[in-house]
Amino acid sequence: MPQASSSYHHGDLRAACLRAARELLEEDGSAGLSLRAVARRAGVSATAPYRHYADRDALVSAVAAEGYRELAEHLAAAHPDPRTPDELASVAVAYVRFALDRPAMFRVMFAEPCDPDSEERVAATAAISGYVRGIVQGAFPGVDPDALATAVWALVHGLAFLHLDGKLHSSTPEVVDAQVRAAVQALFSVAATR
Amino acid sequence: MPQASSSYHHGDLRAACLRAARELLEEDGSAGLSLRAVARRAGVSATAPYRHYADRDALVSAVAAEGYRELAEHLAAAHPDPRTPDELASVAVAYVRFALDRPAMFRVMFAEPCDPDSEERVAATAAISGYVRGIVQGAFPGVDPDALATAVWALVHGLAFLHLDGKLHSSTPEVVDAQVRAAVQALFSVAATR
DNA sequence: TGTACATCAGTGAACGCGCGTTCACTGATGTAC
DNA sequence: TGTACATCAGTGAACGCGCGTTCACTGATGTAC
Repeated sequence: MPQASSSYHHGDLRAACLRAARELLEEDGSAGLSLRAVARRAGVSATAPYRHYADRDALVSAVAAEGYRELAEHLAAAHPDPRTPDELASVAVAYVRFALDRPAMFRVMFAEPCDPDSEERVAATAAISGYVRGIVQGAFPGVDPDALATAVWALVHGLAFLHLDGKLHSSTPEVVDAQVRAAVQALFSVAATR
Repeated sequence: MPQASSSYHHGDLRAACLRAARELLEEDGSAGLSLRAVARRAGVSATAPYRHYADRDALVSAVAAEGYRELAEHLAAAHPDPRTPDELASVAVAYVRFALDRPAMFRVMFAEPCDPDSEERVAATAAISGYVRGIVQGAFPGVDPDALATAVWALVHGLAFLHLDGKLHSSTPEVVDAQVRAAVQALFSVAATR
């Protein structure tokens, strides 16, 4: 069993790189992700990560995939099985919160140029959008789920990025939450009356 | 009257830098903006732009401001005085089109770290959001214009970025347009019934 | 009208930076006999 | 149980790159007399 011996052999550098990357992203909300910085933070030479990642893109994709999984968890945690517009709005709030709490991570997930072929990444994105569609579908069986799901996703995504980029005066988290809630409920209530 | 003499004195390097920057952004949709590249494209030494811009940020801000003005024009051109949900949806479609037609420019406008103190930039952003609010207000006098305007902006902004970042299968422009139209009309029709 | 000179808008060499990536290497690990 | 050796995961020097920015400079322009 590989035990992180004090020197040379690391134990699990692959995981350590991911952890280091996340720490860096958390510490500097506007940081870009550099392989060298990750290696430095992991306490390892600049080239060591190449044992575990083919190149920078591979690392970035792995980080982003982790972010997607975490986002999915957060959404599920906000409400396990949302049915009412109010419950759905809670999930939306969780989405925006997630973004505002981890700006750099969120940017890696979405703004980083994405080779459309990283299977891990594609799967993670599909999981999110499928999840949203599932929710919408469960709550509003009569409505075209794709259209509604896209609209909801876009709405919260737009709010997240407008706040992230300082285009909305974001004052307090509570105000932001209320804003998200109101917008989503407007969208949903029209669907409900169809 | 300064006439661009063939050498040395340029004539209007300030404007030429802006033009060069825009050309570069148009040519490479995923390009970042570098002062050196701009100078190169303008046919001038790497340091010449410093005569006209304090630093890189100043250039970027100027480019972004130009982008905002252009966006405003596009929105106004989509419909001079939108009243019905359908007319409003046309403006929304114009927003998303603008983004998809100039991905790099749109990214400079929104994703580039924005010193919140560039007066030019702040003014340009305020103009956009004020414009949207004005539209919404004119069409739906009874509804809280700030809330609705924010929701509409977020919706189209989210659609724009999700498409830009390849998170939605964007197929044809027509499909995208229809998507935007449907989403916005849903949002608006709920406001209209209030 | 012609010359002296201040000003202005460029040049180009140079700086230090951090980056991604390669390469030949070396130290630690674990397996075969 | 002990030794020989292959394999594996690190190291560190080096590459070439483009960047933002500084500096002392020089050529062109335009104004004062």
